[in-house]
Amino acid sequence: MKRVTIRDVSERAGVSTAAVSYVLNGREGKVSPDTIKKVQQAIKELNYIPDFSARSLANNKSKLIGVVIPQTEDQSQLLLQNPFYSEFVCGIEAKLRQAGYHMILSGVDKGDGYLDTSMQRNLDGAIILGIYQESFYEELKKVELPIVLIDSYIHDRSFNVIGIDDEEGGYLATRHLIENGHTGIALVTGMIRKDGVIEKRFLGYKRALKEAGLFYNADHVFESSVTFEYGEEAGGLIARQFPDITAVFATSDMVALGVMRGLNEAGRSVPGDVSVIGFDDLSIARMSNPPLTTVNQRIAERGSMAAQCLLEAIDGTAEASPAPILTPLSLVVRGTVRSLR
Amino acid sequence: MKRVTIRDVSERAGVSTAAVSYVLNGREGKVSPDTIKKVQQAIKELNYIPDFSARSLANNKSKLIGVVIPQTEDQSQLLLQNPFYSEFVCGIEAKLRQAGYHMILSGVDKGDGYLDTSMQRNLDGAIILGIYQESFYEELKKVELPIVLIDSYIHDRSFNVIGIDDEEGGYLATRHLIENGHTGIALVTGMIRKDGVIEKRFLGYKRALKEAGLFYNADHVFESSVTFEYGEEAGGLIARQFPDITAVFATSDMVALGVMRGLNEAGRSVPGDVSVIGFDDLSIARMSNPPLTTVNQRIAERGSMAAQCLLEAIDGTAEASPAPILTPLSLVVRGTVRSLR
DNA sequence: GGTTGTCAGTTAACCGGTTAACAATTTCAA
DNA sequence: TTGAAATTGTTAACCGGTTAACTGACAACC
Repeated sequence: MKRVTIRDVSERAGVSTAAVSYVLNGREGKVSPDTIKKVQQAIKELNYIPDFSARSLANNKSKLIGVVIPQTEDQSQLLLQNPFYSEFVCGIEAKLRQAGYHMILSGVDKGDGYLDTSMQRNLDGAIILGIYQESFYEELKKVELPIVLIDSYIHDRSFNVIGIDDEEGGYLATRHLIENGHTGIALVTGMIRKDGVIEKRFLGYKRALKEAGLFYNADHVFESSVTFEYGEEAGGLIARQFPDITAVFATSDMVALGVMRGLNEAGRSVPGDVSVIGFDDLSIARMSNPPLTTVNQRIAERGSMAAQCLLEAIDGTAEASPAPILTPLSLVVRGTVRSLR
Repeated sequence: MKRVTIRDVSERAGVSTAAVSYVLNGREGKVSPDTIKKVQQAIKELNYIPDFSARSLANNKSKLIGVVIPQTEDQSQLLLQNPFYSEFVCGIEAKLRQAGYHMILSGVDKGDGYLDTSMQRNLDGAIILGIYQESFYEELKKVELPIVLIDSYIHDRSFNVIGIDDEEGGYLATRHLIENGHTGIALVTGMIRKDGVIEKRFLGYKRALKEAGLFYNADHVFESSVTFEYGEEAGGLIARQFPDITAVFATSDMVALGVMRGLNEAGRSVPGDVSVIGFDDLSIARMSNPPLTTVNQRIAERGSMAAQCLLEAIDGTAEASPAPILTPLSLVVRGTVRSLR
């Protein structure tokens, strides 16, 4: 069946295509109430749906937002299995849809980078999540494309950033353990990058220790990748070789679950023998056994904020390069931290 | 900076835009090797990237695939937090990207349905996942759009379907419990719809019971929604009111985790007091404590197959309306089923 | 009365590709 | 030698919108 075009509508309404276009785009003062009515009538009768490709071609606005998340090592799949990313995507999509935008989800392929997609699809903007390759950002700077970063350490004000106070988060988690009487506190974490979010949590961890008069022991820091498997490994290590460790702060819930598994496998119970606190408050945190105590960072809400921020940047409502927006954190006490008092 | 167009390329290469277009689209025998070389050279030098909007407008192919997944009750967010969906999306995206397509992820809004998106964006096809509204499918039939359904019970051959043998899956899970000496076996499940996947698993459950000479007890079937919360409720109920139940088959891993929590809260241990088997083998299944025994259905792989199937339908390689493709299932034995022997 | 301004609407070029129809040249068979 | 067919390339219309520039009609002002 033939597509209904703006010309069909204009004929039916007895006006020009320009008039229809003006009605469609709500152009003030270009068209009389009478005409508006006729056009709307015709649109309804013909069940007219505008073609975004044509629109995009004509005015260079695609109503399409790129959302970039990390991929698996082998570049074959998006890391969407990881609830951290999927929950962000949920929040982002909700806000975009509400504003009449669609989302194109993708990763960054090595080599061609992201510019291809961005150019091919005429993206109106992009939200970047969890990508830490300098070169990628250098590339992005060359394009004039509104961009919002989430949790990125590129704080040179070239892009909008929606972040959290990671230092405070690390502090909060560690202090909670200390308040419960723990003194041998391990940190299990992903790679500590200069100025990265994890480094900040690490700093918060050290601040809490110091504040409590505890000695910082570098041996108690287990640094690797942010995966369940690595957490498991670290948990096993702790169980076997560090009897003085009674509590673990994992900088991500996935890792925390891994730590719990590792401890369990080595015959230690959580929180009976060792307490564990996570970070993120993913939806799986409340499903673990026992349910995981963690630091909530309202992921979906932040995703939604990022989208909002991007939309404002797109229609110029927003400041050019504001300070990073930091959303509040809160401790969620569940069942993996035992009081030693 | 001005966009590089096909005209820029044609000038640089000293040929017509048609020639460039033919090179771009690999048109056989329309262009000499010499010209191909010149054009490719020009493309490289100018760093030309074609505009998909223009392309879509001209030949009515958008290289865009719609992926539809369920939303939360209040229609505000996609159900992407649920790993079941996000793992499917991963598999789908991987295959699509590989074939040069992009994905537009969305839900079905009540009212306007999906046609708006489909028409606006000139989608080349769609993959539908976990949507059970009759009206939605009726609407889809009206559009001539290649479509692949995943796990849908609309088996009237209007659409391609990628499914699993749910009856067999239900049988597999239940038999595993029986083989381990269980006789009081509960079924905790989402809503049992006529001809739906869950009904089939239910049928498999009954078949296994019958085969083993066990009595089917309708009181042992707990039917509600597919959520952690409901599983928790059912788990509590089982612990308090059904002492003769020693094993639970939950038709989804999320529910299984909920059941475990409910049992734990009521003071029962898994698998010490009650055994639990799930379904899906989500990535979180191996992270639970103890790790969840379940039925694997290779979700990401199936997503990838669905995408493959759709791509074939799009370029006419595939059969018109083949029988549903069923992918194999397998039992994954972990730590939540105890042998009573 | 003539000039200017405002309002409502139209015309037609343009966005960046694709492709049917045609043209020029070469190849080859009769 | 002539005509047909194949090869390679170009021209220009078209996809479905947007929008700058223009037109007419009418009102307001000096």
